[in-house]
Formats: sequence, structure tokens, C-alpha cells
Amino acid sequence: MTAAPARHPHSANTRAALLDAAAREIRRRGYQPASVSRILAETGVTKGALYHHFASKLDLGYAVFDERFVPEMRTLWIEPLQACDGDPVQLLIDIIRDAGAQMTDADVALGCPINNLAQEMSPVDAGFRERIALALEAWRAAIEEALDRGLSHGLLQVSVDTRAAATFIVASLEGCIGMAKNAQSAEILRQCGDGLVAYLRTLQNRT
Amino acid sequence: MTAAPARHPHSANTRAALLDAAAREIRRRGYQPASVSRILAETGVTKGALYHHFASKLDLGYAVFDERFVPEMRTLWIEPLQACDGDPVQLLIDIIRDAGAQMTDADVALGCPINNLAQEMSPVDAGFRERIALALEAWRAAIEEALDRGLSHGLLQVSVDTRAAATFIVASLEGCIGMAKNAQSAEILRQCGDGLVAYLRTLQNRT
DNA sequence: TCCCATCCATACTGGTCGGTATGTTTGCGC
DNA sequence: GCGCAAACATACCGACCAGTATGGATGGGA
Repeated sequence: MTAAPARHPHSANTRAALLDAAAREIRRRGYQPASVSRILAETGVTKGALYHHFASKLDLGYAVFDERFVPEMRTLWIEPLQACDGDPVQLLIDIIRDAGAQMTDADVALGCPINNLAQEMSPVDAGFRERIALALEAWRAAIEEALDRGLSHGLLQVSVDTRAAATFIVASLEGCIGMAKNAQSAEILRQCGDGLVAYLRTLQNRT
Repeated sequence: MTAAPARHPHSANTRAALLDAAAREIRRRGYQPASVSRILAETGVTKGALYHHFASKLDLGYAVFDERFVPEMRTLWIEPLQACDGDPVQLLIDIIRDAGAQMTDADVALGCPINNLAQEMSPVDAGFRERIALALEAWRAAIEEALDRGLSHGLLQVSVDTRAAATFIVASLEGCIGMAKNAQSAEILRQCGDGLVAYLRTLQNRT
């Protein structure tokens, strides 16, 4: 479903514009309150074009998740983690600090799109739920593997259960982002992040 | 807005039934997708009765939050914390373990109603956002005060920043509940909870 | 007993929703 | 240049939504 034969070259642009606008709309309002009409109005694309590229609103929602939200998370978290051969805890701290420093209150107010969809859609739609579960599991696994490498390099406390720690890190990260989202405050995000950093440091082997 | 003059005694029952049904509906679907018609169908109450008791759907939503969700959180968390004069960390661990043990997968799949509304409504409606901020702050403050008492009794590491710790505890708790909600698994909730418990233990003064 | 506010019931409205049927344009392959 | 499918456009549909107008039932206070 990613790409059509593309006989007409501009077609891909239309599709991309729809995905971008839908991503903004879903980020801001969530999937269910997202309005197809608003997406069309914002892009200037007509309804016929949209339903040529996507079978339904749900299909569009899935595409936004797969082609926008997941890649974003991959480049921010998974790829750095996989490339990490130093101290994974320090890498996590750096990402948290960097991302926290760059975000404005407006960014923070939108939260994490994956977690937004998890909270909204998991009781309602199995397709979203399974996609989200896969994405979160990939994230968790990347953290666990990085922790494992750090452990084998003697950088972590030997008592650390890397699987449990990775699970908790993902959960508390989403929790911090969620708290800051409601507060609409990058300052709160940093405060919450500091709490998480304090936890992360307890995993390090301090010698 | 809590209670009308109640000239007719049955009136309070109607109102309570509406609040209960609306609470179920909002728990399951969120506020925006919650349908007034479904609430009426479930209760057997008519639309005239509903709009006699509540000025609007939003008013009903606020009442559900104030009179159902917040009291629930208060009895589960705030009151035990305020009554705690022993080790606050152990109290938190006990609550987490007890609540986790009692919950079924179906319960877990609904998540925390306060956090659900935070993620859904904070970018959309200031009234919800402020209510949620107050509730979360009350929760955080109750934890902080309990930690402060524990600290003064020598039960915690003297290096603990109780305010930051309380903030992080709330955030990570909501994060754990959110992860388990998407997984629809009480087992995941317990695993995440174990991670949080491991963090909580790092706050204790082990001597 | 009768008044009157409270409480509830019914029918309806305007608006938005996602989706579709049908027609037109576009541009590559031949 | 022609054929033809991909790509887009327009108009419309039924369903559902929150909310309202209006009238009727109810029951306690004077």
C-alpha cells in the first residue's frame, strides 16, 4: 500500500501532501476527531483524489502511522540506539536532554503521536493497536539490546534486568511526555526528564 | 453544579445514572467520541432529562471528571498517602501491587481515565486541561508530602529530591498504565510496575 | 386544593461526518 | 495523434451528531 505504480509523477506529491496534512491533523486532534474535510481544505486536494490514494479514513490513518510517525521515532531513538557501542545510559540521557532542549511549549502540547494513538485507539481499533504494539516493542527491544551491550562492557550494574529496565524506560518516557503535554510546558518536560535521568543513573556502574 | 435543590427525590437518581453511564462511555471511547445518544440508550433516560440536569455535553463531561474520576483517584491514592506515617515508598509499592493484582485484562484495557482525558483533551479544551492539571498536582503533592515525612523519619536516602521524585512517580505510573492499556494485558502492567518498584526501592534508605 | 417550579418526554433542526457515484482531465505507451 | 488507465473533480447520500423548542407529568409548599 506504500506506493502505486506512479504512472503520473505528481501523484506521489499529492499523496505525500495528504499524509503530511493528515499527520498534522491527527497529531493535533487524534484520529477519531480528525476530519477528512479539514485535511482536504488544508491541502487543496479534492475528495476524489484522497479516496483514490486511500481506501478509507482508517487506511489513511494507518499510512500516517506507518509512513510518518514510526519513521520519526526510528530516527530519533532506534537508529542511535543501534549505532551505540558506548554507554547506552549516557546515550539515552543525551537524547532526552537534546530533545527536551529543542522543544517549544507548542511542540510539547502535542505529545508523542504514538502514545496519543495508543491511548485513544487501543480499545477501539485492533489495527492501530497492533501497529502501536509493534512500534513500542521495537523501541523497547532497541533499548534492551543497547543495555545488554553496555552490560557486557561492564558499564552497567550487573544486577540490572535489561528487559525490565527497557520496558520501564519506554513507559516512563511516555509518561513524562504525557505529563508535559497536559501542562503544555517544556519546563515540565525537562523536570520530568530529570526524574527519569536520575533513575537512569542508578543503572550505571559507578566505579 | 454538584446538586440541584432536589425538590423531587428521584431526580438525584436520574442524575447519578447519567453520570455513571457517561463515565463508562468516556472511559471506553474518550470524551469526544462519547455519544450522548448512547448514554441515553443505556440509561433509558430521555434527552430532555439529560439537558435538564446538564447544560451541555461538555458540562456533563466536567461533572463526570469531578464527581467520578477524581474521587476514584482520591480514594485509591491521595487518602492512603495522607494517612501514611510509615514508609511512603512501601505504601506506594503496596498500592501498585494490590491494584495490579486485582485488575483484569479488561480493566487494564481502559487505562487511567484521567490520563486518557489528558492525552485526548489537553490540546482541545482548556476546561478539561485545567481540571486535569489540578488533579495531577494534588496527586503529586500528596506523594511529595508523604515522601517528605518519610525523609524526616530517616526512611529515605537524604539525597532524594522529593518534589522531582513525586513528579516522576506520577509520570511513570501513568506511563506504565498506558503501556499496559495498549497491550491490553494485566501481565504487562505488572511487569511495568516491577520496573517502577525497582526505581522506588532506590529511594529507600537501606541500612 | 391548587399553584408552580421541578422534572422529564417527544419531535425536530442545522450541521458535519465518512463515503460514493459519476464524470472529466492528464499524460505515458504505442 | 490515439487509446486508455491513472489521477483527479463534483455533486450527492444517508447516518449521526449535539442541541432546542415545546408540551406534559409530578409532587411539595402555601
